[in-house]
Amino acid sequence: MPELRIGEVAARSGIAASAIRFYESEGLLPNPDRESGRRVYDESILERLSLIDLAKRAGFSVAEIKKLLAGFARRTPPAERWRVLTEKKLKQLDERIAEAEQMKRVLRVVMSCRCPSLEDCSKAIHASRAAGREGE
Amino acid sequence: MPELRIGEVAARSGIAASAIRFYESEGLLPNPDRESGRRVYDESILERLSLIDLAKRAGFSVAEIKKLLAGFARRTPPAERWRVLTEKKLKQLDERIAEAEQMKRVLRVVMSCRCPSLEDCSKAIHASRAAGREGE
DNA sequence: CCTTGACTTCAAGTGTACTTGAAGAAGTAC
DNA sequence: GTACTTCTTCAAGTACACTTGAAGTCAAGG
Repeated sequence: MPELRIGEVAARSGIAASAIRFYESEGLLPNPDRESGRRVYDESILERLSLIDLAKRAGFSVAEIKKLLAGFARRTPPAERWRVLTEKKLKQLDERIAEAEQMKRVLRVVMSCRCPSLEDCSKAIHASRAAGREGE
Repeated sequence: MPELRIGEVAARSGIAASAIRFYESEGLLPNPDRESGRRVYDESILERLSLIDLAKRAGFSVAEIKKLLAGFARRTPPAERWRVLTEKKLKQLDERIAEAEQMKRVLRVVMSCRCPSLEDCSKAIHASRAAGREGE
């Protein structure tokens, strides 16, 4: 199994070396072996980094990801360890989607609007917000 | 027209006085009149603040909102002045929604997964990512 | 031997959007 | 006349996720 130094890991994963050191310092990554002081990784680091990246993009903070990975490390099924966190996050994602869609409505009104003044456009926007809340 | 002091504007708008001063310092709000040093606003400030709030929730940064409001101030129709910015933002919103939905898929896999190890779960996640890209 | 390049550590800096704290002034209440 | 509240300014602090800089180490190449 080929051993990688941090520069190569950074290049392959697209994650900056400084970020990799940071993740390590935060406990997201295990302490790697060293060769004359330098970090040496095997390729499994790439999967771990892509998992971290995925979790990040799922909206998890570094602190949360640490908890998630701690679950992995203990080899317990995620379902148990992650349930609360992932359910909360699923809700947040739904909220985020709903909010983004509301923003899209706002932007579409703004773009189609030929308002000569602030007041008119404000009114149009308020109307669109009301429309967005119709089904509540 | 009733004149409001910053505390009342804050109470009515739901935006902290410190945030209002901050927006002013950033050029999002005009310099208000003063009465013995204190800011005095008329009610139109409330509309302006709600517009700022709206733009914020549409994902615009303070710097961007400043540009948008500069357009308003010149009373040119938003459609022209905002086109580039809003179109870009619409794209970003679509990306954000797509990403959030991808993350939901990931989370659902993770939750239903009984992986004994990191590797298995990683595979399941990768499979779900591929599934998310089917139609591309 | 000396330079080069990739690495090391640790502290401090970055950007965003505010908030908080200190020290003081103005008008109101008793 | 002094206590209280609400305001004023300005500098510094907060949170997050890194990045950057300084100063030094290590192995390889010329």
